[in-house]
Amino acid sequence: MPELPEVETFVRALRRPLTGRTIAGARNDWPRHIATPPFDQLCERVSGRRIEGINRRGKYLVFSLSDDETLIIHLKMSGHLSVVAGDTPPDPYVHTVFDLDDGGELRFRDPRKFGRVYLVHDPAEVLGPLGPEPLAEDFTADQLAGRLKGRKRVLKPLLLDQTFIAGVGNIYADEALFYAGLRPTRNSASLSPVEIAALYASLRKVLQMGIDREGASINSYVKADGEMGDMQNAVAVFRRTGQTCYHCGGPVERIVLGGRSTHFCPTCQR
DNA sequence: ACCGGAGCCTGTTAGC
DNA sequence: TGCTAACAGGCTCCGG
Repeated sequence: MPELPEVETFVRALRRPLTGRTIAGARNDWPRHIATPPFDQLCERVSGRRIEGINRRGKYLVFSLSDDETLIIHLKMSGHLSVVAGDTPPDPYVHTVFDLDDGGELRFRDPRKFGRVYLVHDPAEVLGPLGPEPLAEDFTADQLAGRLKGRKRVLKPLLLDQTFIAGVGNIYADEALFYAGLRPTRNSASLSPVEIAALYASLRKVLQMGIDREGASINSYVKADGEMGDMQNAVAVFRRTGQTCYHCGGPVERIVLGGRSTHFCPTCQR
């Protein structure tokens, strides 16, 4: 489900209720949710730790805990996080819960059960392979050009490769390629310097738009508070198959690339 | 190095 | 209307 803007929206919503809280314990009814360490160890190491900060890296949420512990959560396709009072009715799709010292709960709801929880001393264990943050100040068009050098990949799957660039998923890849005027099927080695600059600007633009609009509620995504985001009202091509392109008026096409639905305007994207 | 396919899960949607 | 198959915003593993 969530891509960079959706994960960023969760992080921003969770900071206020969670920062400074101490985790009292953890519960889990789907062992595969816990990537590492085994749940009994995670429970022991997390209990009594204070949440000192919450940040995002790519599509991961990173909770910095006291005593040099880091809790990392990936929401994958259907994950959702919320902080609720302890007397909130149970939800059958909540598989992992962190109890808080104020009686509240951090709930990890995940109908498809693809999500994962990690507790590590060194975050690089999990985050190390990730490519650069596309919205970081020090991520430049030159850096993108440098990363493209020597690679021959189909453009769309390359953008989804988290080791190439972190946080871009299916929606924002399609949207970025639209604004860059680039066919998703283009080979990365064929891009001119001008096209690379356009791709760089488009990636930053659509991701920032997604954050400003607090995510895209197209399938099941809702914000931590259950409200919808607004990015679904601003997509140019994603899931608009057959509808008119806002730029040229022609129909948006859908193809499958790397096993993923891909939407583009054959007139505007070359 | 890169690509395609299968697998992980379950709810929703499209099509007959 | 009801059933079935395809599909879903992610990612990993495997073989070619």
